[in-house]
Amino acid sequence: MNNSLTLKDIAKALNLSISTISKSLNDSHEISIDTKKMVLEYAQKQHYSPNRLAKGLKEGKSRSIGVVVCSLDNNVIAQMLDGIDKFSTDKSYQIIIMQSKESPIQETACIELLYAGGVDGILISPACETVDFSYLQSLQDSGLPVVLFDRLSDQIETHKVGADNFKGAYDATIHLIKNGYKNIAHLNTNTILSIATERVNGYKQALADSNIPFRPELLRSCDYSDTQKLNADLEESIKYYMTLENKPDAIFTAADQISTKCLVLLNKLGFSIPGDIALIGFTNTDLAEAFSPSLSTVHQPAFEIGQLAAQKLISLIERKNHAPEFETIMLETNIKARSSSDFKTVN
Amino acid sequence: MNNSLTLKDIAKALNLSISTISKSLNDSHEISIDTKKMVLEYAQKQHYSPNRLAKGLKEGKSRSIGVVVCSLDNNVIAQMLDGIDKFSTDKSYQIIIMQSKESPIQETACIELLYAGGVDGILISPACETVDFSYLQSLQDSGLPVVLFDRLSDQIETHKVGADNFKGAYDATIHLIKNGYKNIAHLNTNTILSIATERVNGYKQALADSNIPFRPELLRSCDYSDTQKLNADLEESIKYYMTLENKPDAIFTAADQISTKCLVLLNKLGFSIPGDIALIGFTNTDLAEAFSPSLSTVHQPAFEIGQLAAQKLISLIERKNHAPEFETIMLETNIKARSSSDFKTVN
DNA sequence: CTGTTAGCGCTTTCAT
DNA sequence: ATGAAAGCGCTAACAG
Repeated sequence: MNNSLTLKDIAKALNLSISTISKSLNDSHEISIDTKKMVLEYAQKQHYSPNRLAKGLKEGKSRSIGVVVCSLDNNVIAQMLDGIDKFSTDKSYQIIIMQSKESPIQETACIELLYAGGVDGILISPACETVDFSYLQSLQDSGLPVVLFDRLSDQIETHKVGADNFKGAYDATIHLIKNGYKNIAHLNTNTILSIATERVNGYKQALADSNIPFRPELLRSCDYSDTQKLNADLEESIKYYMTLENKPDAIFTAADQISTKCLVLLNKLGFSIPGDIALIGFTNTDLAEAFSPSLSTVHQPAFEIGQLAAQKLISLIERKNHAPEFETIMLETNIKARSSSDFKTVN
Repeated sequence: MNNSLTLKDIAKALNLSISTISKSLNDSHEISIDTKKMVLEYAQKQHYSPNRLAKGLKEGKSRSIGVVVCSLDNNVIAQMLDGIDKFSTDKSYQIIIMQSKESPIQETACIELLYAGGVDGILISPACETVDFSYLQSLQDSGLPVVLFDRLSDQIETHKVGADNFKGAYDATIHLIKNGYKNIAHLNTNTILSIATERVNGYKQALADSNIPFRPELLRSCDYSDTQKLNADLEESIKYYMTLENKPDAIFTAADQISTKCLVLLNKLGFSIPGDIALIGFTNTDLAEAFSPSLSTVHQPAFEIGQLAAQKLISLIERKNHAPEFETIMLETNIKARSSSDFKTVN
């Protein structure tokens, strides 16, 4: 620790008691204006700042919140963290970020560490393979506020903030259909989290509403927990698609990594986009327009999701509402149509 | 705060004194094996975890380190944070990340907050316009370890860890020259930080070593503190370059945002890359290969920089070396040649 | 080997 | 209006 000046020091310097100093700095009514002024001035001049640990210990809270994400090195996540940071900082909460690296085990370790570290609440976007929320639930039951963001789950009851994945997937699929594509493949992740099923459902619904039969062989999922496996699964899937007798004319990808990697792979394998196959996918990178070809995307309001999640958590911590009625908030996504899904040219 | 079970609780339950419990849990030699075992077992069963705040208060340290960066939403930074996180977590330090958003004022606010929050040390990559390091220096003088990473400065004496920007720039320029380009423009940022001048110097040296005269009009800088301004400056610079009678046949860009935006802009303005003009730039995004055309880059060992910076800071905190001899470590960059700087075709 | 005690910096009764 | 004292959970010097 670094900090030097304490209440005691000020008290000594001003020939007052510690409690008088404390009360003055907290603007208590039982201190005379003159004394307050004097103390405040001295404190400012000496750059006094209260010891956070002592205050936290005394008050039983740390004014810090723990954030658990799969990875820092990820566009969408970074933008969400930005939002979380903005709101938390405004409310004078510090955020402590930890990474699960898509490992449920490491995720639990993060949560334990944060809990032991005395955070006032936890904000979490679970690893894609997390299935067991009982530990988190038990923490919540014992009084620790928890809010899910980005990747939601039905396995725990609390505030949840994410994108409207069903609608995003629906819109993306409809976009492809409107642009003349009828054989639409869908590449998703191998997670049980609702984020994946919602996107699949949006995709299916769009097909149904357009009277296009759903072809199970066009729906595939890739192992998202490991880059190696993801690359392998992706390549296998694309090759599989392109060797079908009735092969797809478009792919809708449901995850950041998959979308961008898919474009790279299609290029590498020599397929022309959108000539041989069109592409649209979830991802938030603003580099999508620099791609070859520029990539059509489903864009999530990531910053807003982060902000809102932080707001929900802090309201829970400060118990603005005494009987918390949990809500699930889903923010609208946004289709950014670019060249990779241009109108189908008849051939 | 959340945590419930305390030493007192355990002491009561086991009919021992608080200090016996404390010593047992700290594996003190002055406690009998039996007692230790009993205490440990009980503690584990009850999921005891020490109160971090109390411990920190008592020991005068928080086992947390503050990290100040310009932004979370940035490839290179995210990778560095990843490295910092890895090392810190391994050493049981928590990291508290704050963003300056390229504002020196906000940066100072972050530092103050971290200091007041009782971090054991600060890791900082300064905002590009930061010129005054006196506050940071005063904190360091008063005993708070500080380590600079990524963007270094001569204005403060401490450990510094970054990329070898001179060499990176030199290599990039030589790469262009070897591929047949002779009129090489250089786009940099408007910062005083050494990161910019080193890159300029590397560029100039490469020209000199290749007997190519340096043309001042080909060296320009853009305001990096604001996206609007950056875009404007960038567009102006490119247009300026392309209207010169003796216009450049290649551009070397010295910053992440500039490199990718430059590619987008050149495409938008209708210039062919590398036909009309070649391009190579600093950036770490692995999406560079998906660009149109794939972008040649100078890649920084960002993860390693983060790790090493964290290591240096923690060694300072734990005073492994009593008389700290400050060092500046510069890690090698890596040229990734792609299509945007392919061999010049004679025309 | 175990227990008592003081104190880290702060807030908060409860006196004065 | 000000101050004394207790206590948040923990460690460590000192007693026993």
